[in-house]
Amino acid sequence: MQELSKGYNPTDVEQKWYKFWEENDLFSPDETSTAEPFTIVMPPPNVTGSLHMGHALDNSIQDVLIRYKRMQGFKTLWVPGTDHAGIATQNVVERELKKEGKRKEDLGREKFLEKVWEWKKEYGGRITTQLRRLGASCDWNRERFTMDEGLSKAVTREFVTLYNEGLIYRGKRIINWCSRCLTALSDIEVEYQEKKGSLWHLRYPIEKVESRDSKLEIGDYIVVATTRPETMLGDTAIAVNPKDDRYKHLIGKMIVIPLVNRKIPIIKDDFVDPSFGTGAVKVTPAHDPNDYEMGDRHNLPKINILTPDAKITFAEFPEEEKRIVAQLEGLDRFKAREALVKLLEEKGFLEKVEDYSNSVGHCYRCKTVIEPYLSDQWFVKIKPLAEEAIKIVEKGKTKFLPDRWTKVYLNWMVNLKDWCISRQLWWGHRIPAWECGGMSNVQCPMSNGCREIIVSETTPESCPKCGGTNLVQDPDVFDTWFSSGLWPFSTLGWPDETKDLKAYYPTSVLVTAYDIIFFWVARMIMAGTHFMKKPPFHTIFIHGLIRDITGKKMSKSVGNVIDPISVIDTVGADALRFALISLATGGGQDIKLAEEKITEARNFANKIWNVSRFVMMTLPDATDIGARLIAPLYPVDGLELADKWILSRYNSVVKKIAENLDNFQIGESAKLLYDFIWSEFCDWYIEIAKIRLYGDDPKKKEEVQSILLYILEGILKLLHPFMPFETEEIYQILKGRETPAPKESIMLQSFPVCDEKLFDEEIEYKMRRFIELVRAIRSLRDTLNIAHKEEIKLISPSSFDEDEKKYLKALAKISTIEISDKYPPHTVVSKIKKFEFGLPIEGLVDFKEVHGRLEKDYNGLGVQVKKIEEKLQNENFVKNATEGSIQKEKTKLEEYNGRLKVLEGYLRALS
RNA sequence: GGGCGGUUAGUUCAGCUGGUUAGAAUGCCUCGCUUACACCGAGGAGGUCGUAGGUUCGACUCCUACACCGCCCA
Repeated sequence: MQELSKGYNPTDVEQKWYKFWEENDLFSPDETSTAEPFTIVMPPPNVTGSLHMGHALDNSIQDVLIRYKRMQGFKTLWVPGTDHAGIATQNVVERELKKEGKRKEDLGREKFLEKVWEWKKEYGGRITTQLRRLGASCDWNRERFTMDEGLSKAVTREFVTLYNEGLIYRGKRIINWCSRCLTALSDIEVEYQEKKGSLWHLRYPIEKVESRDSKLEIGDYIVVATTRPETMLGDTAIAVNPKDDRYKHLIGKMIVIPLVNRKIPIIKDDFVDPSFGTGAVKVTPAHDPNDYEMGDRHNLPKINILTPDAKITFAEFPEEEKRIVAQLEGLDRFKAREALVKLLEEKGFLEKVEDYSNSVGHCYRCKTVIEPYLSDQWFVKIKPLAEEAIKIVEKGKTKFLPDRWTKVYLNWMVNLKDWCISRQLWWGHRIPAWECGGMSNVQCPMSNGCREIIVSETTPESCPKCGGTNLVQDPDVFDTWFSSGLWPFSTLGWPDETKDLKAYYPTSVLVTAYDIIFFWVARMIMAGTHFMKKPPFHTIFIHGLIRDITGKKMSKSVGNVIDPISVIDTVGADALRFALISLATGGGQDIKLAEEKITEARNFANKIWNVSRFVMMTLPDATDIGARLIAPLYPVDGLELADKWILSRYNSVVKKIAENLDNFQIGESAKLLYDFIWSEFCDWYIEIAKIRLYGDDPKKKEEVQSILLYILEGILKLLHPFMPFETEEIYQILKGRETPAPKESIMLQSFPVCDEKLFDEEIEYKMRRFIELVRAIRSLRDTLNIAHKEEIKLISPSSFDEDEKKYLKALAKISTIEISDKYPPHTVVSKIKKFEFGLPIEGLVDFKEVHGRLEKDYNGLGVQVKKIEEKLQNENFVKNATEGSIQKEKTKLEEYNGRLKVLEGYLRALS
């Protein structure tokens, strides 16, 4: 067997093993297996992206689950892939073009798309390479991209099916418009931010009419409040609440829009909130979703005042109005606002300006202020789909973990509005819809057609209605999320009835952060339930977001990003994975990533390396060592105390880890492993093992070697899902292989199963007590300032068994053990559990210094004793508390009193 | 405005269905380069568990308010 280097060197190891795994095809499921499948589809990162800590966490969790299940013998599939990310990718390539001084329009659609594909080819692989660095054991043979031919076919099928089912419609609606990206966005792609702004109170003159109504006394104008004064150019009514006494008498009267001189009616509508502003609101149906609906209710005209890039346009104005406000035309919306306010003020139409903060929508990609904008778009009628998706979750067919996300999901689903799925982009899935005679949203409509809309999976040749051949395809593409909603089954081959689809759908678990529950998770549930009749996964494991140490989101502009790849470069992927996973606690809280956590994990990796190194160094140099040594493990009877203890502990850890992993408590399982390996195996068992390893009884030596090997192998397997690279490296060396046999890998070994025969509570208790004893002696030595090297005598009336005596000498530096209940003067006597022991300190200790310290402890303990005594004297306690807890208190009291006595003894011995 | 989460050692976090002298890691202090590991070992100090009430014999744990921080929805 080759010896290990002194420290663990991840960089030497990682790339080598990943290559080995991938080349031997170890990530693909065994197609001949009849085992139960376990499937995960990876949340596809954007092709434009590079790996950030969020990905690292998300994929580490998935990899732990996948590797665990694979080792348990499930037919395991983890499907990787990337998302074409419409806006994001298009933006990136446009930026590249800009460097050459070009716009995408200069190239034209075809050429531009070629450019994007080129770009994708060159950089799109970056993130998948990075996932390999992380150790992700996903099946790259099944890697998918949302713009692949198959997945594109799936989107087309989705659209056409929904259209034929009447669940998709096209219409002119108010949508969220980004004037920078020049596209519509769905409601959730708008981010609202509280912004300090102003509330302008404008005077709208009432048209002078002959009237005997005496109530016209509020003046000849009505005041309305608005946060967007420029929209007054598109006003087509003033609305008041019908119950508002202040305005009742004005309903039906006409108003004249200042500066524009357009006559508009005063209408009544329940929607108006009398407590907002003056209780009278301006209605701009073309520029506000609520006003739009009001406009429909009252048959108001909808006048658009903005160009797509948010400049004032008078295209829909009558000539005479244009002339009056001509100076505003072509101004940017915010410039126009300023100019208009100034004009209004000059002409006396501005009543007042108040400070006002309201939440303003911004584009989630470029942060530009969103404009509610009237345009032709495609929508999904969401209600029927949402209802199915609600039911599935309510019935528990798919479960959120932690459970609190169920409520968040349901609440959102119930309030869903129709989903705008068309985007005015070039990069994406082209909408399979044509219009006879030219699409109304295409710049150059040729009008010789019947305007029939044709939705079809294949390009139609002629209009089925009029036979016309002048069919123009909709230039728009789909919302990226419209395609990623299909991910759990489009990646498996849908709409074709593939073998994979049959074998692996529904998938098992989805692992993702909470920030895309609405964007993606909800949509997958809707799509899966609708098209596959089954929810896409039975469990949705939601984890938190990675933040910097102060709790801020990591972002390039703030400069607080920790790059996972550079962490991998310095400490290795295993350490990064372990750090992240240890932090992924059950509650799914956000994770504040501290550098120290990574260091801790790196140290742990080194510790594992070194125990392994130690164990291997002590083993005889033979390749069949495993078989030879592990065989004589049973029966356990002849083994020493520590052996039985570590076997019992190990097996209970095996059991707990499996339980925790099954319940997605992966942080907890990592912690269990950490504690077992470091505290129990290394700190205690190894130290005790050394007695025999360095002793001269060959039989005893072999005995302990076999156990060391058994535990080490077990640890490596338990650890493998968390730290795949290092465990593989050690495993291969342990097997004595310089060049690994193909297909032989720790990742294909079976995950340890606990052997309950080896549980031994009595032994565990005994060992626990022994450890406490050693600690007590060490601590006492330290309290008394006795040097570590100094061997001292131990006097005790307790009878220790042979194992304990042996261990005591080695671990507590005891020279001789005298069994006696008579202590010479100046012996410090202590008691722990049932053990009493004394250390003769004559000539070893500064009496005065120690006496002072101990006196303080003595007084503190006295207070505790009093508390318990009071509790036990309390009649109610004795009456109501359980037998167990009363007993507990009593033993505690007994123990404390014992320790008080012990301390008294110390003090005496020290004087 | 509605909802959710958080508030526990200097710091980052565990602590399930009420009964531990409230745990870990890191940092800090003392000691030790002992032949697996100084990315180590031994020992130690450090917390009235956000505030105020309540339920209970007993609350970090349950209930009610409140405060602060963060997030989501409107």
